[in-house]
Amino acid sequence: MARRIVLRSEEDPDRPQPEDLTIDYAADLNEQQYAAATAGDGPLLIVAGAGTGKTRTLIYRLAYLVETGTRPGQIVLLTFTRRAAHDMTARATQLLDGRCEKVQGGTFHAFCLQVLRRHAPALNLPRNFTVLDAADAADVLSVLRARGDYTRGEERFPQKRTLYNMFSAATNRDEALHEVLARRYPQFKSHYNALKQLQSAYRRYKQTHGLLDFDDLLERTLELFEADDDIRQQVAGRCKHVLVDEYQDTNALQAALVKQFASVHGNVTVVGDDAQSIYRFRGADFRNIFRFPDEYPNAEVLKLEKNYRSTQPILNLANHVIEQADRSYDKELFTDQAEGDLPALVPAADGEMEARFVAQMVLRLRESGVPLRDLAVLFRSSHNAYDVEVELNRRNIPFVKYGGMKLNEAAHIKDVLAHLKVAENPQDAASWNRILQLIHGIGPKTAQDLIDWATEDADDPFVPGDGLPFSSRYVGTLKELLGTLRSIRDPDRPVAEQVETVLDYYQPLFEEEYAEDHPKRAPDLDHLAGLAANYESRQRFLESLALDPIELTALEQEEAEDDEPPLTLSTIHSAKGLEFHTVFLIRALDGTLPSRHALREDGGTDEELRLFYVACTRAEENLFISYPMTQYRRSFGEYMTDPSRFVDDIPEDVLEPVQLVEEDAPDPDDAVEAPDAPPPLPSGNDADASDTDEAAADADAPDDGLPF
DNA sequence: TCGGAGCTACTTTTT
DNA sequence: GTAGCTCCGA
Repeated sequence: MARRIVLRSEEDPDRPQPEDLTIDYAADLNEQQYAAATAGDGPLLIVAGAGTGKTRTLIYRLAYLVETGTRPGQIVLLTFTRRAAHDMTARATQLLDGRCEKVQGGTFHAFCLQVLRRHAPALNLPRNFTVLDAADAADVLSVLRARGDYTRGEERFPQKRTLYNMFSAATNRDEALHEVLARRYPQFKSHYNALKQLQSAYRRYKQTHGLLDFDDLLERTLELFEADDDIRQQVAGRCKHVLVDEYQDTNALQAALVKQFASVHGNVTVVGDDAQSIYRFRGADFRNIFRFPDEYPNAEVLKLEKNYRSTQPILNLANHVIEQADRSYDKELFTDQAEGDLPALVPAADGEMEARFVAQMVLRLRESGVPLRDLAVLFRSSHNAYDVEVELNRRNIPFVKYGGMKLNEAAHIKDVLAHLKVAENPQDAASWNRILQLIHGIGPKTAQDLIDWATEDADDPFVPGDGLPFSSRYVGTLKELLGTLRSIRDPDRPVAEQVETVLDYYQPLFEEEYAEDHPKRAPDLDHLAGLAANYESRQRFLESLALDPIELTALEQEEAEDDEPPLTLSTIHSAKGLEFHTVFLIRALDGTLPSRHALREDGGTDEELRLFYVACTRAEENLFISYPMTQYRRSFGEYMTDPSRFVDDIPEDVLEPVQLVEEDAPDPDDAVEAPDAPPPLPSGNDADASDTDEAAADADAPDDGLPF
C-alpha cells in the first residue's frame, strides 16, 4: 500500500473543506468543545474548568488544524511536562492515522533548547553548551560563593539552593533582585550587595563556560529574538499555529515567548483554568490568563463548563472549596452524573493508621474490580507519602511515585553524568569540579587549579600537560580519569558504551565514596547504562535527563515487570491533568496543606486552596480525604495536629466524616465488598496497635496469596 | 590543603 | 534522618 504524498503550498486553494474531514467533530464533541476545536485563525482563549475535556478539545483542534491543511511540522504544541506532550500527540496521531506525528512541541524549555542549539552562535554560545539542572546550578553557585568569600559576615548567608531559587524568581517574574529580596527573602536583605555581585558572577561564569540553566533556556531565547529579527521571523515563520496547554501556569517569560512564537502568523490557542494555577512559586501568575484578551485584542474567548470526569458530589465539594478563594471567576462545574458517594473525610489516629487505611481500601477496590492504575494517592509534598510507601511495600502492592527522588538527582548518578558532560563540553567547569573532587586527595583548591588549567591553559584538557603540580597522592587516579575522558570524547561512540567506560573507572571511587550503602545504589548505575542505549547521541541523552527527569520508583517498577500496572503515588503538582477512579488525598493537615511556608506569603493561602481544588477534581468516583490526628516529630515528640482549614467548615452533606474502627476480628466478607458507602475499617486485632503492629497487620491483611 | 569528626538547622511544589 | 557547615589534626 503506497503512501500518497501531497505537496501543498500554504495558500493552497484546494485545502480540504469541512465536508472532506475524516473525523466527525460535531458528533465527537459537545457544542462548546466543537466551537473551540474548529475555531478559525487568530488568537483563541479556551477557559476550561477541571475535567471538562480540555485535553480532548486540544487534541481535536490539533487534528482539525492538520485536516484543514496546516502541515504538522508547522504546529507547535507547548505543554508543561514532556509526558503531556507525548500523550497528546500520540492521541491525536491515533485519531488521524499518523498524520500528527510530526507536530513540534514539548515543554517550553525543550522547545527553546532546540531553537538555541540551532542559533547558538548568534548569542555567542558554543553549540555544545551544557544544560544545568537545578542541582547543577546550585552547585555552581556554591563554588562561586566559596570563591567570593561571601560567607564571612556574622549573619547567615543563603544556602546554595536558596540562592538558585532567588535568582530564578528574579528571572521568571522579571523582577529586580532587590524586589525579590523584599518580597520573599527579607531576612537576607542585608546581603544585597554580595548577592548582586554573586548574581553577576554567576551570569559571567555561565557565559564563559558554555552553561545554561533552565531559566536561561527561556530568557536567552527571548534575547535571541530581540537581538536578531531575522531569526525571530525564521522561527516564528515556522509556527503557523501555537497551542499552549495549562496557560494559567505560564509566567511572564513564557507569556512573552508565546507572543514571539506567534508574532508572524498570529495564530495562538491557549487553554487554561485560573482555578488550577499552582505554580506561583515558579513565577506563574493566574492573572496571565485574564490578560490574554488584552495582549491579543482580537482574541476569541470560549468556555468549557460541562464536566465529564467526576460525580456531582465530588463537584459539589470542589465548587465549595474554590468558592473560598478570593479571586476565582464565576464558574460552577456541573455534570449529568448526579449519582455518587459523598467524598469522605477520614481522620486516622496517626500516620501509620492512615497508611493502613489507604492500603486496605486499595486492596478492597482492586478486588471489586478497579485496577490499581485507576487509583491514586495524592499529597502536598513528597515526604508525606513515606508511611504509605512503607505500607505498600510491606504488602507488595506495586506503585509508582511521581514527585519523589529522580534518577539524575541521586549523587552517584550525578557523578557518572558529570564525566559525560565534561567529555561533551570540556569547558563545563561545574562538572570538572565534581569529578575532580571525587578523587581522593583532591579538594576544592586543587580542583580549582586543575580546572583553570583545563579550561584556560591546556591545549588539550584530556592530555596531561607539563608543569602541572600533580601531587603523587592523586596523580595515578587523575591520569586514569584523563584517559577515560579521552576514550569517550568521540561523540559518535555509542552512548551506552561511553557509560560503561565511565563506570569501569568510577567503580572503585563509587565504592569508597558510598562505603556504607553502595550495594543499594549500584542498581541505579545499571539502570543508567541501560537507559543510555536508547539515545542516539550523548548530547541528547544528557539533555533528556536534565529536562525530563526519570522517577526512581518508575525504574524499580519497570524492573519488577509486574504485569499489573501500578498504583500512582503523586504530589498534587505532578498529578495535574490526570484523572483516577478513586483518589486518596492524604495528610490534609494545617501546615501541610496549606503548607506553613505558603501561609507566610501574600496570596499563598489561595494558591494552596487551588492546589486542594486540583487534588479533589482528579477524582471520578471516590474521594477520600484523610489526615492523622497525631504526628511525631523528633524535637516535639508526639503532638496533636490540626486538620486542614480547607476541610474545617464544610457541611457534612458535602464532605462526610467517616470514623475508622479497628475491629477485633476482620470479617472476610468485608474484604470483597465494594465501598459503596465508606465502610468501617477492619483493621488490626488491637486498637492499641503500636506494639502489636506486626501481628495486627498479618491478621488484617486480606491480601495473602494475591498475585503480586 | 585535605578530609574526617561532629555540630547545626533543616525539609514545598518543578522545568 | 541528613545535607551542609565548621573546626582541627595530619
